[in-house]
Amino acid sequence: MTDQKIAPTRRPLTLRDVSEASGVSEMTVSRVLRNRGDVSEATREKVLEAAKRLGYVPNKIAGALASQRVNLVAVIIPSLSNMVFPEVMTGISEVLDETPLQPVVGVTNYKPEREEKVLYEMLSWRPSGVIIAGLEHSDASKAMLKAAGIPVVEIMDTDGQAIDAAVGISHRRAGRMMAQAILKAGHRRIGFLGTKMPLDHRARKRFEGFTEALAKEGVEIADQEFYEGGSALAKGREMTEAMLTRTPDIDFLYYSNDMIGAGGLLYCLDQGIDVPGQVGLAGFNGVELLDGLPRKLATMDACRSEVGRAAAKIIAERTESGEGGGERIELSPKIEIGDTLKRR
Amino acid sequence: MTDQKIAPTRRPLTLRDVSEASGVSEMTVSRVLRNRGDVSEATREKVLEAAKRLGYVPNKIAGALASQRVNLVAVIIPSLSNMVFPEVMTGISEVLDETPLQPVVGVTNYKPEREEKVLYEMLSWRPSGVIIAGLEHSDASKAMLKAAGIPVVEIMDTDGQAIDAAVGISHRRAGRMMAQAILKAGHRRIGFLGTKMPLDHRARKRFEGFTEALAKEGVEIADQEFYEGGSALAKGREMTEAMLTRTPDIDFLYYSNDMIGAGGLLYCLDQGIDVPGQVGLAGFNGVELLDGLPRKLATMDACRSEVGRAAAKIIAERTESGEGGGERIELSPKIEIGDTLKRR
DNA sequence: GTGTCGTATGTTATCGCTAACATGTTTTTG
DNA sequence: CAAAAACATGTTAGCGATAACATACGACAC
Repeated sequence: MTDQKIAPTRRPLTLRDVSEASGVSEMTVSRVLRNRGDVSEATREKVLEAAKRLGYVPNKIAGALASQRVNLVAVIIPSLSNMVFPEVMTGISEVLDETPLQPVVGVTNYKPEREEKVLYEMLSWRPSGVIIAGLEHSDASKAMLKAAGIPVVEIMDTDGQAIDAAVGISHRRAGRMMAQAILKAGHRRIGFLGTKMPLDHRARKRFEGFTEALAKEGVEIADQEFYEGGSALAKGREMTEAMLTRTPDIDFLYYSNDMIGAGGLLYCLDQGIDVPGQVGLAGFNGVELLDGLPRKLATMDACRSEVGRAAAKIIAERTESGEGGGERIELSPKIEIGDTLKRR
Repeated sequence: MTDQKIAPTRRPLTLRDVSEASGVSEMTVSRVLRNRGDVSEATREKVLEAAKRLGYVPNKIAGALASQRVNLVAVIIPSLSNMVFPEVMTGISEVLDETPLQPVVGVTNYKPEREEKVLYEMLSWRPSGVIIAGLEHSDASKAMLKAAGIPVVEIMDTDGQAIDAAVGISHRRAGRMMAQAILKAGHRRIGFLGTKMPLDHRARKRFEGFTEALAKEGVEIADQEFYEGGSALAKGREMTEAMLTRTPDIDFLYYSNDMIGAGGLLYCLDQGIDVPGQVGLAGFNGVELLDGLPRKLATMDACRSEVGRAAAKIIAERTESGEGGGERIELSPKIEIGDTLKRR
């Protein structure tokens, strides 16, 4: 009975509550809370005190509607679980933390129809920009992105036509580079191991670049193996075993990602196979994990955090200045020889 | 000149545009787009056609403000990069996909002040519920959560006082269980290896439970080692080497997570150490990665995707019915003996 | 002392949508 | 065939904030 004024209704607080509690207009409260315009030090303190005491949290929904500004950046990626996108996210956050913008993540699981749905949901919140993985999207998705009238950055891939801006590496080129390095090291009987996902366009492009560069030297893939689901490390072991059994004269294994490559490496070491003397190995991505392996797997860095940073920077600058468009940044994947690819 | 009607201004579309294009009121368009109330089949089609043709995407900001409903669930987690939270996320998505609710992720990097900021940001969008990792929060964060008047589920930990609902395991108990299993296997010279993060309360509680259960049998930690930053796998190797050099009579290594445990395991195998004969090993988490290791590391499953599912279910049910509160679900971590802990 | 300026505050009109109610139109029913 | 019920649509009034434009007030110049 004594504290009936302290915890009245469970109605959410509004600017009006703070304004009444501090004896100024709603507008002045709004100004204080946003650090905008001229407010005297005295009222500023009065208002902040009241807001804190009441535990007021502004309603961004109303704010966004009134100001026609939403400080969110939609980030649409296929997966969180493969180590690559978390790192991109880190790069994005790093840059956006310096701005009023905030990333909001949507995950598509490599499914175009999910991408479409996630995109629709996110655009319906009218974000300030979109960062989306890949260049392949459904027509509907592309139409939405074009119609949104906000900066769009497609990341991780530059082999194709971008809607607006693009930041990434050429996976075809990455595949070619790796093929050249492998050929140069003297290998000719080369096997490929990858995922079964036909919708992972970047893996596909790497494979295409790879086979193309081999073909140029008259070499063909000696064997190939694909997996889906399960622990990538374990799958790498299994596939490697299967391939080495089926095609014993193989002298190089190219994996479409580092995780299965690591599994393959562990298998070979277990079996006492001389790496890279008898069989050479290479993966793709440059994940941190590889540092702890008994032998360092050859790989190629996809510049993930750099991609994230560059994409975020484009959105941030464009949001601030309103100028720009169509930026295109192609980063160079760096090959890391490691211990599983012969030098020269 | 000919297509001036097709691409007029770059002004974002509103309900009014669709309403004019289809010759009905805005309200009717709204009803069609939300599948609400009675609309004749004829007008429904007319409206959908117009909306599609124009490429209209509803403005959820306005919708949310008007309806006082926001179908977002704030998910606040410390990190994306350690394999554990992506799996929780998967569980959450699985359940929310069946509902109109949508998860929105915020990352705190284990920093209370960041948690506070992220929470404030998210609450300012007035979500339907909050799923937040851990039971330890700043006073301000707790106050915000209480004042929000929405379902709050604290996940991953049940050792402490929850604000509202809680789903997780007892890390103290997990630590105790592992200690008991290790003692039972006959080990007495036990080393602990973990992260330096004082703010990872769950790791801390596991350690406390662990030492407590050892103490009960008169055993003390023989040596300990902590790391921060870098590749967990590599750090696991380094720390293991350091500890085995410094305290050669150690016969068991307990790692605070599977990744450093895996590093330790690889190191021991490299060195030709008999595992678990000479030295036993155990980690924590039950990450998928372990399946591919040469020997399966003993670990304890934290029921991550189950936690995500249960938490999401609580939010979903409470949002729908408006009833409930204070749910508490303590899951039982299961010990996985693997190949690095002697049986019996 | 009056006019002008600058600072601090208040007022009014949206923002794009939806709840709630009002209105028209058709169908049903006794 | 009138009245009630069922359906289909429209109208009005906010939701909680902010932009843009007042207005009040003291300081200062001349």
